Amino acid sequence: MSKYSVSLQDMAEMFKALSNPHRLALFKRLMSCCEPGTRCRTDQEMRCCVGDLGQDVDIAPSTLSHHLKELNRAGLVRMQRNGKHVECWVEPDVVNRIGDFFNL
Amino acid sequence: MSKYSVSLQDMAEMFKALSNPHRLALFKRLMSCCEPGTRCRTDQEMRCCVGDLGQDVDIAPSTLSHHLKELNRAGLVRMQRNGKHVECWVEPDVVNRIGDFFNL
DNA sequence: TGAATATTTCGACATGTTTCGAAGTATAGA
DNA sequence: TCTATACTTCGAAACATGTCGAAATATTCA
Repeated sequence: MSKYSVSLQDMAEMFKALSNPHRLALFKRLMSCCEPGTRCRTDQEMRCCVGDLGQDVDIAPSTLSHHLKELNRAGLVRMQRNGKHVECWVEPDVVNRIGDFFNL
Repeated sequence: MSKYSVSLQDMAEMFKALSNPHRLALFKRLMSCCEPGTRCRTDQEMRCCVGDLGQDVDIAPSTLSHHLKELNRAGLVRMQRNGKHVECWVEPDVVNRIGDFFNL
């Protein structure tokens, strides 16, 4: 029945990543950079570079980098270098996995 | 559109509470002590006392108490003394609020 | 190759978390 | 009122996290 099976440990890691207000804001921003209802596509134009994300949160670049790394390690955010920039995005499946945990 | 509006700070508090594997296990147990699909009712028999919850996690009673307090402070778990026992339960709205955050 | 831009790594410090045992509080029942 | 049960509070130790600035790396373009 469970399409997305994630261990309790992995879920705890995800929630830890989302437990910091700065990281949660970053994740929310990445989650909502798409059409409402459709959820984030992985298309090029739907991605967001690290610098852009830094505009919204008032933290040092090194701290921003650290937080994105944590979101990435938890499996919540994917990252890929494109030239001078590093693009970040949220895979729709990640949100589904969380929904699955709550039986939503 | 948003039935359950919670601040980013409050959401971060909830995720912090769920970021610890022991607390996540406790929450999951309380979330699933009901019919699948229907989600937890607040009826007496659907509640669970602190001692019962301690059977599943291998931690000292004082640690268990601390974790339940954290879940309660985050607004995830409700607690009420009933005689010698303290009953714990998850309000269905709490799960809806989290689902709302993820647009689920 | 050298400069400019974008991002990461490192080291350090302050603060927060997890955990326990011991002692304290609350309740029910003999 | 005394005792047993159920749970909480307190204090302390070990460990983890958030934050920054400085230095390092990666990439593009002149």
